[in-house]
Amino acid sequence: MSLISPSTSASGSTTYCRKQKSLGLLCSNFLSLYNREGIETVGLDEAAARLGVERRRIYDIVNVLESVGVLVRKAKNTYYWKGMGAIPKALDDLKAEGFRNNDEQIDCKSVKVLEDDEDERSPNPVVSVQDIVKESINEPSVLFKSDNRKEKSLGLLTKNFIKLFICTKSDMLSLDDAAKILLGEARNPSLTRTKVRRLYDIANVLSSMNFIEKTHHPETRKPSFRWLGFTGQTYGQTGSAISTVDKDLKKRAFGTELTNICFKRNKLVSPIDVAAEYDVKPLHLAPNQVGRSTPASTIKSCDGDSNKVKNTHGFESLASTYRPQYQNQALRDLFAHYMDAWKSWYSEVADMDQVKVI
DNA sequence: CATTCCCGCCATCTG
DNA sequence: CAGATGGCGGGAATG
Repeated sequence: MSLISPSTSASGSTTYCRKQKSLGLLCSNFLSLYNREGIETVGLDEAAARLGVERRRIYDIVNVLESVGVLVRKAKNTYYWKGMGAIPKALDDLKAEGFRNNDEQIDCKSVKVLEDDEDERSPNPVVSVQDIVKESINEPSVLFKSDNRKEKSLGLLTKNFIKLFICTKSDMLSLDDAAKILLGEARNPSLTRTKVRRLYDIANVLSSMNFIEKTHHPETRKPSFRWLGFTGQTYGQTGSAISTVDKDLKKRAFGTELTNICFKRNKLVSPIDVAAEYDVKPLHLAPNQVGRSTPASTIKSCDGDSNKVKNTHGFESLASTYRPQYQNQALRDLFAHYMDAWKSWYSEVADMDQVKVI
């Protein structure tokens, strides 16, 4: 069934292709591997072996998947598989959490959770993004506390990134803006760069799950990501077949990709071939597996096409093209709002900062 | 040249 | 202390 494009390049030998090792593809493979009935737990080592990647990579996707509720840490090396069905609630929680952070004064009187996406005009306009996101910044006591490592985790970043979309009217953001917003005051070009790198990682996996989609801002040609929301089912399995229609059967389907073959960036076949150590059980979707440095003649070539690892079943990826942009004005306003909020906030803390690195 | 983002070193955090 | 985690940013692909 489906290989991706039948390798077009005749080269046939160890052709390094970055796309084959993207986090997005890995995420798709991961999902198609575990998103099925009967799965209740996921072992990191096993996952790494079966997907043919280093452990480090598994941590990356597992962290973002956990932020969305798909996985829950069980113990060292193990996670509970909650499945796609857990996503809706996770998103709701994030949403509530985001809103809760800004109207603490109102207390638990009326937890106004703007109805779905139709929050066009809420009596209480968006406050400041910093409030919604509330990423703990360096406190004066930071000098004593071991650098709050947790605060910089991919998982938290993922949550905040998502909040930016669901707790706001904006549905389109460039990673650069997102980074600036999430960084709050620490407006350091260096930090921003690193943040952006992380956001790329996150965006890639969220894209593969169709939570977001890459496009270009209508006016500015800046590449941005648009929130698509979790419309869906189609994720199959998980028993509960939702009734809602399926305007999105055309999306959300993974799989069929084979595992990420492992070769170093520089053609050289690494001596340490992770997968080989384990008894790699070829799952149905993995036509081939790496074997101790075997120059996989089976490597699937890069998508002959333009881009996007975009999942799977080729024909369905057509949904990812451009489409008429609306609300240009609204977006502009929103950005203005962001910039203002962040600016004022910046000056607000500008006095005691200067703690961080440079 | 600019953007995207993989790779894996090595600091931290468990157990 | 060994093994598990996972920041972080250099620099290689790609656009």
